[in-house]
Amino acid sequence: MAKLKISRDSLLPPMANFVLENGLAPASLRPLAKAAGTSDRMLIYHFGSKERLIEDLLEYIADIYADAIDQSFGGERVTTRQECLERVMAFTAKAEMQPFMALWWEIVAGATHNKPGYLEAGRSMIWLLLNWMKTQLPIDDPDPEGGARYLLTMIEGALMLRAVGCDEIARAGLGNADLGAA
Amino acid sequence: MAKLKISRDSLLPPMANFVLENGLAPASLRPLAKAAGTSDRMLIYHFGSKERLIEDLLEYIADIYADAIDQSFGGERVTTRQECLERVMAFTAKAEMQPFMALWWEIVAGATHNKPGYLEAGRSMIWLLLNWMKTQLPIDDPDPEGGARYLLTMIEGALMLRAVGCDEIARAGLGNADLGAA
DNA sequence: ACAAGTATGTAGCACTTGCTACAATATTGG
DNA sequence: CCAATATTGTAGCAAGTGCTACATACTTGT
Repeated sequence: MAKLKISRDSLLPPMANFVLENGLAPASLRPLAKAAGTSDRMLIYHFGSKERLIEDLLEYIADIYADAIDQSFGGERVTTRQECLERVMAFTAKAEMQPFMALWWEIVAGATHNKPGYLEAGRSMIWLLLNWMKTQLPIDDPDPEGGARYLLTMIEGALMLRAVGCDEIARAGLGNADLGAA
Repeated sequence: MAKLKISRDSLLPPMANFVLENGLAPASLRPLAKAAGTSDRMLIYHFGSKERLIEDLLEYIADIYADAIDQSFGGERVTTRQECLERVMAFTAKAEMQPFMALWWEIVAGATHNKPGYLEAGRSMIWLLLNWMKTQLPIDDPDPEGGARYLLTMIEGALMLRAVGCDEIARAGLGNADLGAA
């Protein structure tokens, strides 16, 4: 029964869990410490400041996000961009992805207010999704790079509209898209 | 020199100003009161609670947003959807619109966390923009309703990508769009 | 004029925030 | 073993949070 050594690495997982469940707004030191089974005192000791803690935490969460994407690989290749769009929309709508979606808008808001670490975390998540999407496009797609960027733009727009209760607009919007090289 | 009667209507403008300049995060009672030249005590007196104050404030800001859109009417009609998209992108990139853009992501984040008033404010702003965009489409557009929704979806996606420092993806995405009926 | 509301100032409460001082223990290298 | 270092607990601070109690005014309708 070796006592687990407490370190950044052992503290990050439960804190990431807390943030994915409750968002960043209530993620102050004492609730985070409670979730990790320590005290605010120790969080400062291990991370130096809340600011650096959050930076590390966002980075760690981006890694979790990467794993979640990796695990949803596989399944046979798709034959049209339309089909690909539907698959990605379905992926982002999965129940296990909802905590990330909820967190996502806080990250975007934080990035526009120049909170340290937010922009980096947001950007890395976008690039992950973009690269993953390229692997989802039809094999014979004439322009996977451009196609993926186009689809990603549409998808993010649709997700935002969904977030403010305008799903209908997004649905009509997606339906009206001529998806370039089909 | 009649003393101006202090009321909700006279308090909202300076508070809206404060929120557009500083965002919603630092908009606690005392800073808001200071911006409006009163005390937190009076804000509670006039609005009942901070929750209701923010609801009213978001509604009021949505009205300001509507005015800003109205004022940018005019200019001759455009002849292609592509041109329309560029015009709307230019509109949302205007300096005077940036406070709204910064505030926007806080509203979206708040909406996903069910903060009262946020979803309503966000939705009304989206519909305003959508309706305005319909007036910007080419007169001979075969499907202004669907076209506007499609363009709006693209635009919101591009704005989000821009917010997390992925402008390049958005530009490529917009460039790859086949804009339906041109 | 007088009672009844309306409006406002001053103080404060109970709580949370990030963070620190101080002391105690655990671990480890010589 | 013993000294240095790493880790942790307890307590607290100064500031900020939404909100309230209480005492004033200032304006009304009668």
